[in-house]
Amino acid sequence: MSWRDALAGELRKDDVGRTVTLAGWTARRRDHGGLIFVDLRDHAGIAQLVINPERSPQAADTAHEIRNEFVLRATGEVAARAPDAVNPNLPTGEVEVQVDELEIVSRSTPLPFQLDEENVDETLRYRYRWLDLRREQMQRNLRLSGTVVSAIRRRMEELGFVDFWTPSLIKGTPEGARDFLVPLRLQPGRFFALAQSPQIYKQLFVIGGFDRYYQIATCWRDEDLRADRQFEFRQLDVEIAFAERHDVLEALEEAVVAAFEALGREPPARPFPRLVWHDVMARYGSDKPDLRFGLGIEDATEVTRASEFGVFANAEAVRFLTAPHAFSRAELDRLEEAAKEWGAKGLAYIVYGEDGAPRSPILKFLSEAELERFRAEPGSTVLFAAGTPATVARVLGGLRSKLGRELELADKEQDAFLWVVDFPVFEWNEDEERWTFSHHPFTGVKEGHEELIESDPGAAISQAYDLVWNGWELGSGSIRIHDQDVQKRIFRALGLTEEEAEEKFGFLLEALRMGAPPHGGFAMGIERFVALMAGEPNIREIVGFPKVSSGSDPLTGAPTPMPEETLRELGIELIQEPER
RNA sequence: GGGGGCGUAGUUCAGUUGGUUAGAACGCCGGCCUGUCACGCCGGAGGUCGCGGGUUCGAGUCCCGUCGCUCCCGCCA
Repeated sequence: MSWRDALAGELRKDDVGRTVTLAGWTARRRDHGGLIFVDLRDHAGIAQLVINPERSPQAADTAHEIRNEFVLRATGEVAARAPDAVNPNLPTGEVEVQVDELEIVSRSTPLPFQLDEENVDETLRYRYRWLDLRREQMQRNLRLSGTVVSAIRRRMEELGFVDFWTPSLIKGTPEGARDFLVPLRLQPGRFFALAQSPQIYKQLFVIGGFDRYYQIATCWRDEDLRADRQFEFRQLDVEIAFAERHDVLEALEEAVVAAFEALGREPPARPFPRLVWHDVMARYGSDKPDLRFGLGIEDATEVTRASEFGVFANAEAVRFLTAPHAFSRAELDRLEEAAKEWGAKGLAYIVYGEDGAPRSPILKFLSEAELERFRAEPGSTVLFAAGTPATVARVLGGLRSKLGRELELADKEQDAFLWVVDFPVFEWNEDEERWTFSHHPFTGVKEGHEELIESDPGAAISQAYDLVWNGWELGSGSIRIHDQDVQKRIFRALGLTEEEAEEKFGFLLEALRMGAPPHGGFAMGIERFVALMAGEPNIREIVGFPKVSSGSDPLTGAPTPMPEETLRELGIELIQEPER
């Protein structure tokens, strides 16, 4: 005996005359007193059961008890519907099942929320995730996720990559993201960290002679949650020996294209555009621009240097972008408020109304040359930022993506992938007044830039690259350092003493001393990629059991306090009682 | 850590200027119904207005605090 021999959602006209046994959930019951209709749902879709007391008194008796989400098993004949009874909204709408035998396999209490209800509170959905997962959206998203991951694996293996496993319990480091700590009972007072990334292990695999490593690796980071961030997530992790940059980029492009193909979608054209970080920052004010729309930033510093408008004349940089919309005063106030959050002192603008005439509080200060430079179409607004190049980039970059979103400038049909290459090696950390790495400390330095590590750290260009899709950073990678001398110099530039470097990364430095091949790799966030593939702005919609923004799991109630005895065994004493 | 938004029936929401017994739809319970598919019709139950305090003759509504959720900034090598 099997529970079923056909899927409700797959019944079509061809099946008419077949006797089938279906099993699934009750999506709806329509009880007409005599005739009873049941919409039976399985993962393939919905089919209508017709329970006619004249055909089967047993089924009719049973059917009166049915409620939403009861699990049913029904045997009957697939019948064509009368032409006026066809439901064109259902793939199975031309047929129905005339039920002979009906069994209630499993009952359900009334539901905490309706499966077809929209905007149900997220926490409630997660609390009853097993119900939520039955919804069409979740079925589609999680199946899509499985398809994408499987397509990526297949393509990586076709390309000669071998699937490796690396430890989750690793040595903690204070660098980078906050670690999740795991106490060790065998050594009270000592802790592992959950891996933030398999970074060092994959490099060691490659140094160990495996030239093409990949893994769909789970990573943990104890940082605040966001719509696009969970504590734990997966990344397509890749490392290649004797790799040039293009070897890595091509492998990742292959993986992306494979995912599109697996979903039957037109893949993005290869190779993806490769843009230099410095240019991207200048042109779009962001290292992850959405290139589905233009709205480029232009530099005006040449022409404003002699401006009579003091703010322009005194600024290190003056840049502007031209939005295809004549903003109202209220809208401009709102934009200014946003600009101030990104560090602007104010927001200068010129509005070109339908008559094409410029309107602006700063008009009286502007010279002919300036006005000529800022000329724009009727029905547009020129927005300015003045200040240090970094602030100007941040303000206009922020405005650019805000305007892109609000004016819906992006072509939704388009997929804009790009590589951002030639990132700087270091970033200046204002708060700590020191250089920090912009990617990670194992990132290779661009050929010829090694001397700059000491002489002009801010100017040193790295061999790091990011993959960006429609304004989302999908992942990043680099050609690594394989020369232990360069690696030591990087550590030194980051402010680590030789002893500290040895203590933290001694094993890596040692490995680099024993025949490390040139190598490079990449890590791409699977959940972000899948979310974009599914058209979901929130990765919780493509994860089975997500945590909410406070860090809790509404389903299980985790995290929970632990008994004192357990903590004692681990050598842990609480200095603060957990709440409640 | 900071800023914004939300919190009213099981669910999604409405609730006017502070004013009688807090409403609707869906769901739930009971009844009727043989071609519905968001079935229909009749009847019913269901509320700590997140929680605590305050102002007031009177608070879902105003004030203070607090909790939860959410979006963003910080953070996320």
